[in-house]
Amino acid sequence: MLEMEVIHSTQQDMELIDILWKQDIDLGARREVFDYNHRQKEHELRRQRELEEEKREHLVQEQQKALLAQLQLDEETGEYIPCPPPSTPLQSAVTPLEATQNVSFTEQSGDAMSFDECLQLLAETFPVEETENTPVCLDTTAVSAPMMSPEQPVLPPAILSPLPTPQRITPDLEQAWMELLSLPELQQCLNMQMEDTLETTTYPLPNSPEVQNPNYSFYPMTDLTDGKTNSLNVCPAEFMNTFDGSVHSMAPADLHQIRAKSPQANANLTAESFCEIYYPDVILEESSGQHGLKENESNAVCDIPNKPLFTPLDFYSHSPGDAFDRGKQNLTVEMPDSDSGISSNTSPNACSPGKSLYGNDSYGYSDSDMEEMDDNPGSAESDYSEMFSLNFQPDDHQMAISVSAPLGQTLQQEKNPKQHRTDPAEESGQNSAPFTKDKQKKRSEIRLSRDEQRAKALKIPFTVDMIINLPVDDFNELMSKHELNEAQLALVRDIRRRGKNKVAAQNCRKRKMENIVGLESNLDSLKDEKERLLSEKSQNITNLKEMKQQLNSLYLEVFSMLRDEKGNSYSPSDYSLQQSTDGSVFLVPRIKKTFIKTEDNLFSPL
DNA sequence: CATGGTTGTCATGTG
DNA sequence: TACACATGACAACCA
Repeated sequence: MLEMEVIHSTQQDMELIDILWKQDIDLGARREVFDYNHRQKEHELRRQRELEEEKREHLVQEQQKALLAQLQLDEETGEYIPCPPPSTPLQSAVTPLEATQNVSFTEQSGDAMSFDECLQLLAETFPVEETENTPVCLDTTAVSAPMMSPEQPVLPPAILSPLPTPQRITPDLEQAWMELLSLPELQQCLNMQMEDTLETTTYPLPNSPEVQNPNYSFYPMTDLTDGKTNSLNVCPAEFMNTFDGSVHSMAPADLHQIRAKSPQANANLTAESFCEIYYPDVILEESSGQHGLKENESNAVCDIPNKPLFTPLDFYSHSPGDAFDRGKQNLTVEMPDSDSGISSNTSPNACSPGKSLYGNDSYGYSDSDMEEMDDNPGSAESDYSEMFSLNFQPDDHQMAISVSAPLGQTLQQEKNPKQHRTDPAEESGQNSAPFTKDKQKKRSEIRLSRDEQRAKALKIPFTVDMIINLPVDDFNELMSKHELNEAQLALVRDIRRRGKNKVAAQNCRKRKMENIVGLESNLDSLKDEKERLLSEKSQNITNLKEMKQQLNSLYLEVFSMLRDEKGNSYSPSDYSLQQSTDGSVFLVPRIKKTFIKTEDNLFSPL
């Protein structure tokens, strides 16, 4: 159903929606919003056409009354407030409240009029004044047209154009405008027309003219030529009218009363409330940042049509610069960082930042104490950096923070060490792919900085490198030159021991790795040797087998060449060839062989 | 959250 | 015996 209505919407309306949407898309508004409003508007338009003539007559009557009305000076505020027409006060005070945005969105009573229809009505009712003064409804050609008297014919709707030309409005016309705008039909119409865009933008609506400022720009969103004049004419409440039905439908007098009675309420109803809806996260920041603008209500919204104050881009771009937000960011960023930890309570000198507790002779905790501190949630980096930030950099500002704000103290004290600790190398190590050497270097640097911080804490007059890398004689000489207390000596010894042991462990692991690599290399070589020997063995077996075959062939060949006295060949199964020790070869019968052997055994003296 | 790699540190052994 | 070094073991950290 609604989709069909959208389809049947006129091309003009679609173009208007497109324009408005394009204007508001920068503010994060999505097209669906407008589509919905557009549907509502179309629905409203159809129903309004039915009652168009009635409303036109009614509007003419109201405007005639408005013309007769005189402006009244408010003695309290010194502002010109319109005298409420006899028949309109209740209407302007109650009916607009009823014609809230919700009503216009959901119910869309058929009393509302279309935007163009209202403009046409205005042109018909006040041909001359509108021609001269209405900056929005008439284009430049209409404005530059010759002055027309109220009796002149109705301005053709074709002349109506959204192009603005801000001009001043006479008090009479202003009163007439207010009366006209107080009409619920026109308000509904205008709201309906403008809500599509003003919901997400801060374009003002003209239904609450600023009495003290007779300049009106009823459709400043189209006022691209004179933003300042336009901006000065719009109060924040008018912006609220664009999305808050309870306010936007108020009569100007009512708005004025509200503004005079409760500026705070007015402020709450203005851009701040507007932003609370669309930018709830940044409303506080923005309200603080833009608060100065609200001193002048007109200025508070003056720039909105041309330069929206609450674009998301502005929010995010301004957020880093805002002190409050920056602090908030620090809160959110630093708090979860357990690495830096909050160790102000455990820090021995957190309460005595003026003088170091690690004096040359006063403080005597050993290295084990240091290690216990390392085990604390607050790492040694943070602890010692905290000491240094207080001992060696007694910044007044920091002191003030530490005294006034406990949380700020810890944060400040944590932030500095962390910033100090995160050197570029470490950051790069975290960002880039961590190679082993990089990580090693990183951790080594961390450890080194920890010992350095300890040394600084005890005010040891040597560098850690000296303590660790000096030869024994030089180190002893150096220690003898400086009179150090027990804590310092213990720390120096521990630093040296740890440094040496660290290097030794690194060398040990390096050797271990080298041994592993060497063993792996040996294993590979042994495997190769094994393969080679196996191959040689197989080759030897092959050769042996071949030689045996050759020998057997030769044996048979020799045997086949032997003949007895009768010329018969000897059978290999009956005879065999044997070689004596002197090299001579004998043919020996196999059976005789054993026999001969037995004979040899029997008769041979050997 | 579990897991494996890396590193620092300690305790102990060795020369 | 003191010292330096080596090494196994443990814990912390990190990906």
